[in-house]
Amino acid sequence: MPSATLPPTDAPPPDPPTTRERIVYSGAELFRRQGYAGTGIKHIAAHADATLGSVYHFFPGGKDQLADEVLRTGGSFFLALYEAFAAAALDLPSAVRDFFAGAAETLQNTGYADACPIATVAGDIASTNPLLRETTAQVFESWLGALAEDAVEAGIPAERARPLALSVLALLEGAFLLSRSLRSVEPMFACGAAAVGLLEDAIAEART
Amino acid sequence: MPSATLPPTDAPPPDPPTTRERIVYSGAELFRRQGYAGTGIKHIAAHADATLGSVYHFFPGGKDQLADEVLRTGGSFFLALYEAFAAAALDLPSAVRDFFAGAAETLQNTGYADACPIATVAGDIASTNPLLRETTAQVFESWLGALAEDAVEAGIPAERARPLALSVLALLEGAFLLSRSLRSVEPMFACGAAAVGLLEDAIAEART
DNA sequence: GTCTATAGAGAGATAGAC
DNA sequence: GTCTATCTCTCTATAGAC
Repeated sequence: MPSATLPPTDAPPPDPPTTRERIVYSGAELFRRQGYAGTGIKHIAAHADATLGSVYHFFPGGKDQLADEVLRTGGSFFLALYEAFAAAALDLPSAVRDFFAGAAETLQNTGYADACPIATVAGDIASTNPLLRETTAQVFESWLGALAEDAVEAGIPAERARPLALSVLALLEGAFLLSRSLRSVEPMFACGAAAVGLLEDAIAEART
Repeated sequence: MPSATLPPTDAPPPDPPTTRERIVYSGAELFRRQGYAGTGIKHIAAHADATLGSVYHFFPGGKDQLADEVLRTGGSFFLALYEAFAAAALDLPSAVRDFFAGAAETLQNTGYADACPIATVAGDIASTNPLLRETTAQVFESWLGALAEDAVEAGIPAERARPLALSVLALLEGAFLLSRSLRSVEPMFACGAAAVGLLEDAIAEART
């Protein structure tokens, strides 16, 4: 009898990740847990099953160049994750509620390690590394733009959409920090409910 | 004519800060800007005009012991700052609005360096240093307790006070992070307004 | 493209004179 | 209580063989 445990598909077998991809992935994992200063390039190389020479082969600009790519990659991934939640939900408040619930689940499943992919680094380098600070700012702005756009589509006036997006994102980032520190999902659920409330109030007010 | 620029008082002249105090103060300044891993003990000693030997004389437990005291001192200072705002304001929403406005002013005056005294370290070490993580949790809980207590005094039901305090604190921490990254006080003002709105809604609802 | 070896600087921490 | 010297380790980054 055949030993296949998966049904056959027409899709070709996926390529294993390249060395470069493994380095970026390991960098994302370690940077977001330990921050920029707290993560050594040697650790990233070892975690990615690569040598130090390979890291500098793909990232001749060194740690800064690697961190820059890690931040942009993580930013795009998180944005796509939000958009998937938004596409699956009935409306914006539901999407945000589901996103906070998903964040809480991930926190618990990873021992409160996997939080925002850029927040820890952003706090770490905000006052010391202008280049990476600018990168984190661009990532945050991309998220804020998506949130504000969906808010406008939900009927919220444009001038209200921006501060609303800032508040929802701040609630998420603050909840990540508090949940990691307290090792509890209570802040994530409380802040998720508050974010949903802010959105529902704004939508209700826009309808009057 | 007398050269005094200050009116005479009965208070004795204040003692200059001790070496120990200078070390703690410098540690607070550098840790909150650069995080735990990003700040060297030698840098702290130099910033405090002290020698490395003095640092280890007062803190034989090394960097962890120093960081622990810095976090607790900063936590107490921030709590006292909030309580001063609360005492001076007419009600809780006004106190929170003033506190966010003061945070925005401090950010601007320090080139977006002086934000929350423990958030940067808290994110840095949450997944790597259980002892210091517990310290940051205790500090956050002390703030949450003060906020929730004032919420109950404002007439908010006890079971609503805790998630409300979590949301207000998360808005503050998220706003610190976003303002530092974007180098703009816009997030701080938007989140301050949102926090005030949450409090006013909860108070209004409690009155019905 | 992968690997080893190493340079050069800086980290945390300790010892001991004064 | 202050200071200097130093130990050991790790960091980022580079050089060069394969």
